Amino acid sequence: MGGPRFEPVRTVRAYERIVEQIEEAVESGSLHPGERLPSERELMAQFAVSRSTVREALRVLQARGLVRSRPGDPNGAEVLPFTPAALHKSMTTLARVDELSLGELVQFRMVLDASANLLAARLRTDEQLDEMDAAIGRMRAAVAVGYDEFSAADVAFHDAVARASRNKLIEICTDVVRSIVLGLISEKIAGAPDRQALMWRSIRHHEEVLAAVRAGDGPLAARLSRQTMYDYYVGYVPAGERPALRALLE
Amino acid sequence: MGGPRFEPVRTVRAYERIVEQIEEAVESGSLHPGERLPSERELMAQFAVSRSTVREALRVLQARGLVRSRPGDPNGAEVLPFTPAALHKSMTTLARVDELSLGELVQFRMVLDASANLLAARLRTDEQLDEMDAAIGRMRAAVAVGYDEFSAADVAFHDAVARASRNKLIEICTDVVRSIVLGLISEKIAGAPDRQALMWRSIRHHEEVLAAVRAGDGPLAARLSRQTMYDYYVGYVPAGERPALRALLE
DNA sequence: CTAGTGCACTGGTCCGACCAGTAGGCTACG
DNA sequence: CGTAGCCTACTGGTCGGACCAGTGCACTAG
Repeated sequence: MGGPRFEPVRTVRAYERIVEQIEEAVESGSLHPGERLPSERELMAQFAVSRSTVREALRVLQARGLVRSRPGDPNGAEVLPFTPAALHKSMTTLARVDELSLGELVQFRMVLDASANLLAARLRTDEQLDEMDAAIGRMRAAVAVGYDEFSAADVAFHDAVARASRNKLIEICTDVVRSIVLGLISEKIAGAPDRQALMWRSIRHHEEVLAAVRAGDGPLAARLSRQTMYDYYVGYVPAGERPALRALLE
Repeated sequence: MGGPRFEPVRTVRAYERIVEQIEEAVESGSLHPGERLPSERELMAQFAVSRSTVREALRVLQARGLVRSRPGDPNGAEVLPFTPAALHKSMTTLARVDELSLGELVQFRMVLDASANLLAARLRTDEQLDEMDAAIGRMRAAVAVGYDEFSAADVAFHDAVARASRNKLIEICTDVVRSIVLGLISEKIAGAPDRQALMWRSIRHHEEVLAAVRAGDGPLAARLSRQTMYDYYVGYVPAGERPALRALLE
C-alpha cells in the first residue's frame, strides 16, 4: 500500500456539466418552480458551448422532469414544480423491463395495499372515508354497466386508500404496479364468464375492508385487503407461484 | 353533445417518437441488454431525421438508463441491463427538495423490510440463513472497526433477507430506499456519541429477527423488523412524523 | 379605446464539418 | 512464422450556421 493514489479519470461530457449545474441550481432552491431559464441561445453564450450541447442538456433535464420547453415561448424553459412523474416513469420501466412475474407483481400489490389500509385506518379523514364509500357505490352501479367502469371505480377506491395512507411512495408504487397488473390481465377478467359474481364478491370484500378502516382497525383492514386481492387475482397466477402469495395471508 | 368528436392535436416532437420506438423495443424485449443499437448515422437514416434529433433521443434514453454510448465504440449505443439508477436518481431528487420526507422513506422501508422478513421466514433456504448469520457476525466485529463497516454489514443482512423473499420488486425498492435514507442521515448516525450502544442494541434486534426467520415465524419476524427499524431511526425523524411510523407497530 | 397586424424572439429541426477516441486489420520487423 | 506496432475506418462529441413554425407583445389603424 502507500504511494500516490491516482483516481481514474472520467471524461465528462459538456452537456453533463450543464445538467449538473442547472440541476444543482434547481435542487438547492436557487431556481424556483415557475421561474424561467435563459433561452437556449443565451445559455449557449453563458456556458460557452454550442446550441446542440445546450439542447442535449435540456433534454436530459426534461427527461428528469425538472424543466419543460415550449416552442414559441418568449421566455426560456420553465422550471417545473416537483412531481413524482419521473419516479413513476422509472418505476414503470423497472416493472416492465425486469421480467417480473405476475405473482411477484400481485404479491407486491398485496404488500402495498395492506400497508396503505393499515395506515389509512389510523390516518384517514372523514372526507377520504366518503371518497371510499362513493367509489364502492360506483362499483355497485357499474356491475350492470360493464367491466371497464367497474375497474375504474375499483381503482378509485384503492387510490383513495393510498392517499389516506399519506405516504407518497406507497401511493406511487400502488399506482404503477396496479396499472401493470391490469395491463397484463384485464382482458382476461373482462372476458370471464362468471365476472358478475366476481364483481359482487369483490364489492362485498371492499365493504368489509372499508368497515375496518372506518372502525380504525388497521390490522384487520390489512388482513382483509390482502385476502381480497388474493381472491381476486389468484385465478390468474400460475399455480407454482400461489404458495408465495399465500405466505402473505398468515 | 353529439356531432363529430374532435381530439385535441398533440404535437409530438420527432425525438420523442424515436424515444418511444426504441423504448418500446427495449421494454417489450425485442432488444435485449447487451445488444447494440445502430450507429447514430445509421439511425438518422432509418428514422429519416437529422443526427441532432437522433442524439436528443439518445440523451433521453440514456437519462432513463436504457442505453449507454461510448465514443469510439465501433458499434452503436449499448442496450443496458436494467439498473435502478434512474429510480434512484428521481427518488433522490424528490428527497432533496423535501417532496419526500424522511418519515415517509423510513415508513416505506419498514413496510418493505417487514414484508421481506415475512416472506423470508417461509421461503428462505439454509444458505440464505447462513448469509444472514454471517452478516450479523460482520456487524458484531465491526462495532470496534467503525460505523462504515457496521453499516455495510447491516446492509448485507437486509439484502440477504430481501433476496430470500424472492420478490425482485421488494429487493430493488429496498435497496433504493435504503441508500437514500442512509444518504440523508448516515453522517448523523456515524457521529452520534452513543453509537456503540446503538450498534449493540441493533445487533441484538437483528439476532431476534433472524431467530424468528429461522423458526419460520413470519408475522413475528415482520413485527420485530418493524420495531428494529423504528428504534434505529426514530431519533432522526421529526417528532411530527413519528405517529405515522408508530401506526405500523400495531 | 379597441381590434387587428406585424415583428422579434422562441424552440424544433436540419445540414455539414471537425475532433478525439476506439478496434481491428495490416504491415514490417524479429 | 509470430508478434509488435502502426493505420485506417469507423464511432460518438461538439461546433456553427441555417431555416421553419409557433408565440407574445408592441404598435398601428380603425
